[in-house]
Amino acid sequence: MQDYTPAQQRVLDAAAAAFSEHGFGGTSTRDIAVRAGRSPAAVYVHYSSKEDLLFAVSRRGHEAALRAMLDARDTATCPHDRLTAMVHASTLWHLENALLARVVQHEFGALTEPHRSTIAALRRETSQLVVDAIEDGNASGDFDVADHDVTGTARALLSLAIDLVRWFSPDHLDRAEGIANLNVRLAERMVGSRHRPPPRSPSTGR
Amino acid sequence: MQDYTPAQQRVLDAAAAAFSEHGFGGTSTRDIAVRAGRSPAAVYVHYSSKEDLLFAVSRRGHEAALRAMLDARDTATCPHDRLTAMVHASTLWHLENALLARVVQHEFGALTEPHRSTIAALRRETSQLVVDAIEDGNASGDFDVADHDVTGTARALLSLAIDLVRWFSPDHLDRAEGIANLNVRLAERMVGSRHRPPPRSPSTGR
DNA sequence: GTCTATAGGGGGATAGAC
DNA sequence: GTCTATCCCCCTATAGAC
Repeated sequence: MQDYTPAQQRVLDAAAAAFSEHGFGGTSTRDIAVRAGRSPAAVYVHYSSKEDLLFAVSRRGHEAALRAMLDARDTATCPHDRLTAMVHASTLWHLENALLARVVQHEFGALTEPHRSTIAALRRETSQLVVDAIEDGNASGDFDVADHDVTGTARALLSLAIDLVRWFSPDHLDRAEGIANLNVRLAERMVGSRHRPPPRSPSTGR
Repeated sequence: MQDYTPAQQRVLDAAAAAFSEHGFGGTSTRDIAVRAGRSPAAVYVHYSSKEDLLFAVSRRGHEAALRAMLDARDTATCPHDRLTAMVHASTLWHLENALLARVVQHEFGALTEPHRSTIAALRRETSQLVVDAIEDGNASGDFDVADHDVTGTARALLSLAIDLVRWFSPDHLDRAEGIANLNVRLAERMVGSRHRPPPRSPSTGR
């Protein structure tokens, strides 16, 4: 994590919006400059190249998503709650930051070394959080993972949140909480959770 | 579905590879021409613009993916087998055609009207197949969908296959069958399938 | 149906004044 | 730290010969 000046932040936000809308290759530095209310040259005072700007956007996004999952993990006290809190937080983060998240998840291939390796490390760290959470529950007997495939199940859980950025837009924000809750229910089933939620009355169910 | 001449097909394949690697905006028509072994001008004999070429790639991919799911659906005789066959087929298609699938799933936003609407219709058709399969099983009592949210569950099932294109490459093809099988197991859990697979001996489990 | 050549525009990035 | 102006390159697409 690192701080940005207001000017840097403004360019960063403009770049995130432009990359999200047109892709890295389809975005011109002029477009970014206009969105940021600056001249094209002003962009290069803060970032040395378009790719450097993508790296800043991508790193900031990955760090924020990771932070959200770490916070969720640390508020829970049992494997079930830990995993579901992480799924809920990750889903909500991708929905509430859909534009940034789209850049994070779809523009990795446009990064060049050494930036690519830095981002790859953040991704591994995030994945490992989910793997660890599943393994904890599996070891304690709270979970019963399909085919004993912990890494594959972790991949699938992450996909539930990540793939939302392919279509979700801020227009749909009122549906975010419902989607996050569904992902939590699905995650419980996917890991074979034996944790029983307090059942709602069947007669008033829905 | 429609046929292409060998020359059209060659340009189409070149474009799919280039779009997959660099994105639509990051791909030049010269790059496509070189990959196809043609001059830049030859591309425009077969396609009127770069966007028209993306449309052809996208339509061909969507139609192939839809066909794979339709074939899977029609080979099954009960709701459980129908859904799992579709999940297996969809997952395998996205893995075995990962480069094309990446264009299909990540470059939708670069399409312009009326192409965008044509592709959107193919996507709705594909989604509806999954929704119908889940509803069938829910109605027959074979499934017990979480929160009674059929469309949300369908979205999640599709994400399990689709999100693979974000990282999967042809280098990993030996893992495709294992991933498809895991997605099937996860799908069974996600829809609350009561169908019991023949249990393997617990003592020799895995 | 393919080529060479090129028109016409927009791209990333920099120079130098303020 | 921001601007205007601009370099130089590559872009999409077309013209016209074969």
